[in-house]
Amino acid sequence: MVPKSSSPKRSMSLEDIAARAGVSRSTVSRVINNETYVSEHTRRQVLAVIEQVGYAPNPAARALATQRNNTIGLVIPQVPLVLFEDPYYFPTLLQGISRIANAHDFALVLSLGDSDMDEARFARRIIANRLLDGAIIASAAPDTPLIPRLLEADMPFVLVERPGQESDRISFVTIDNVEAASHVVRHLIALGRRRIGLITGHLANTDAQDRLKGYRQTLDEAGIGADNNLIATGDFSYRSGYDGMRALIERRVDAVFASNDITARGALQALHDAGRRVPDDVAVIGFDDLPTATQVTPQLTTVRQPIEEKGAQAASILLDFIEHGCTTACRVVLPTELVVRASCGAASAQVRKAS
Amino acid sequence: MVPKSSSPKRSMSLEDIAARAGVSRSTVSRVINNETYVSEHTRRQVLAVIEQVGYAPNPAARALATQRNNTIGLVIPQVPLVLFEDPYYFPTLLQGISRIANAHDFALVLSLGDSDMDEARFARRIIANRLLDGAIIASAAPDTPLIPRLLEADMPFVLVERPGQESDRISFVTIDNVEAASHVVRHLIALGRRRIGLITGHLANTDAQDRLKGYRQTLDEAGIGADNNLIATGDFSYRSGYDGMRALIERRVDAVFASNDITARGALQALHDAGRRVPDDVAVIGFDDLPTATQVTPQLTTVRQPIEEKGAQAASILLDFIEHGCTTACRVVLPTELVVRASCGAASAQVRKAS
DNA sequence: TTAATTTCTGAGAGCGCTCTTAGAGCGCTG
DNA sequence: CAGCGCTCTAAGAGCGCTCTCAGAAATTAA
Repeated sequence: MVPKSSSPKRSMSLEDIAARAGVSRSTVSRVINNETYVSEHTRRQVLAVIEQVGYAPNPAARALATQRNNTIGLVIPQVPLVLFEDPYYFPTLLQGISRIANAHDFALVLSLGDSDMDEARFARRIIANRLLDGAIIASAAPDTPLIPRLLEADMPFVLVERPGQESDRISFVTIDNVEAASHVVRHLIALGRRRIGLITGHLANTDAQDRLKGYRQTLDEAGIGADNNLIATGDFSYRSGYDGMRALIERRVDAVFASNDITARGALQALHDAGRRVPDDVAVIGFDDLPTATQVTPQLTTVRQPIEEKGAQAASILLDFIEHGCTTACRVVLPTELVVRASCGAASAQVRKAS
Repeated sequence: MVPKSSSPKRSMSLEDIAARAGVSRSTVSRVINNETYVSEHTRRQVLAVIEQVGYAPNPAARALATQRNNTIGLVIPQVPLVLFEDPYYFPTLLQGISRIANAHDFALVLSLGDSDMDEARFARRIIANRLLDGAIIASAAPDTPLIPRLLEADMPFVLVERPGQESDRISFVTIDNVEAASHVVRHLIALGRRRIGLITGHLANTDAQDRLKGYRQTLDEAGIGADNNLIATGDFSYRSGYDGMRALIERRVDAVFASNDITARGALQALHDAGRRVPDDVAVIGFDDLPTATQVTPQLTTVRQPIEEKGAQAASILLDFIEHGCTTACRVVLPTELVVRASCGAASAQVRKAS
């Protein structure tokens, strides 16, 4: 694009509108901010001028006067984790956040951690640069310096996963990963599986930790007992699913719970390459219900989590804090759903039991 | 989080720093903006105070005074297209943009088109709200009202795909989709394939149009001739790959070029379900070189495009426009690379020829 | 030594808004 | 008809910066 450099097009100010409408700056301001005590006649007149010249208030001036930018940030200290291991997660979350931000006329700024920048500097930058009225934090390591700093700076924020340390000053929206994982395991047990393996997610992540916890608890409670040999440490990646599954095949598992769908895809591939049948030899269940879950053979049984809703809720809470001040931390736990497809063998379960 | 509502922590201003350093506001400003004509002694002193109190200038005040926000936007009028059909594309692009924006101390604002909002309103909003110094446009329909409006408003912008209408006022960075597609087809021809099908991308997208064009041209030039019966219209989705491939199987293709890797995955599945062997019966080539390309069987031959680089270049150009003004539109065409793996049958080509 | 130049610093206006304050106009009440 | 409250409007200060301008101090030139 090539703006004509000659363009002296200085955009309209409140003053200009006021002059054209024959009123004062204050009155125009009142109209724009939809305040009371403006006569209907004046209001119409001013609105007509605004409409006609296509005026919109200067956000910088407004921010300076109000000490608010009408801006929230999505802050991702560790980019690779959330951006790439679960490719649909991020765009979906973003869409939820964006929807709410748009509705409130807030701009959404994206702050991605940079490999050139340590997290402390990153945090300092986010806060010192008072561009953001609040932040949604995704994929923060439990010990990230960001959170204490945000607290210290009194900057409103909401996490989209369970925080590492409990605190009544940290708001978050999450799902019940423990229960969801438990559901998966109970489902597999009900289908007659006994040697149930787990491929964990990145254990710096509380979601991954909780899924592990739910898995353990449930096996213990069922009297089967969690067996560390059946737990392969992964990191939410395809590769870790593949490698983890290869290890678990050696351990003769008859089922595996993969901590996300990407990992599950890796596991499926490993099983395929090893000549194992799914679900007959090994049942597989994933997590997330990505579009790809239905694009593999057999189709993947998985846990659906409301990601868009997660983003939307986080944004709503944050905006509420910003607009109304907040008195108490807010925790939201969204429901999940086990989506039963072919890979867990629910369809062929009767057959198994009979044999 | 719960900010203590009691906190009257009014953050530092230039004036405060000036007072503490025993100099004037102007001098502090000069130090911060790294201007000349400040004595080394004063500079040190001021910097010490700034460091000590952790001061950072208020971006709103600065924006008001300079008429610049130090902010660029990534604008995506049609979210689903770029966000979901190619899950890795968007995060990768974003990372490239973010890297450059960070380096220049520009904030990155994300403007996603909203289903509740028609594109004209969306465009008006972007421009009227002068929050952005410039924009990177992704996944804009060729006839989007956004572009004429940006031109009209003299707002710097860069597209990350070839614009619909050529204009010497539109800057963009792209890849040579025509040539890349041509390369794919030539490769298949060289491998002895003759009935080469195409599953197109979303044809509202210029990338998709250009890949179609390259496909057509090359077949014509090779004397084989493009056959409309071998062209299935798709939309970059897995589904359209699956359905397109089913149609093309009927047409007895011996190779297929899928307009992206997602589509290619759908095609592979359709071939698998139909009992066709890849590459023996049908060779498959995709586009993008997503991580998933190596996660399918057989591994996918595909065209690699430098997506991160695309984002980085677009951001660099845009920032150059913003910081130095721009005199002439800038077009960048980045190179692509054909990544040969198993799905095109290059390995087994000798065998084919012999038989 | 004085004039001219260069280096450094501070004062002050202004960016475009919001918000407080004060005052004008109006219909009521007593 | 004085007094009150209500609705409406304008004036003006101030948000925290930048930038121009002018003047002081230091340096060089004449």
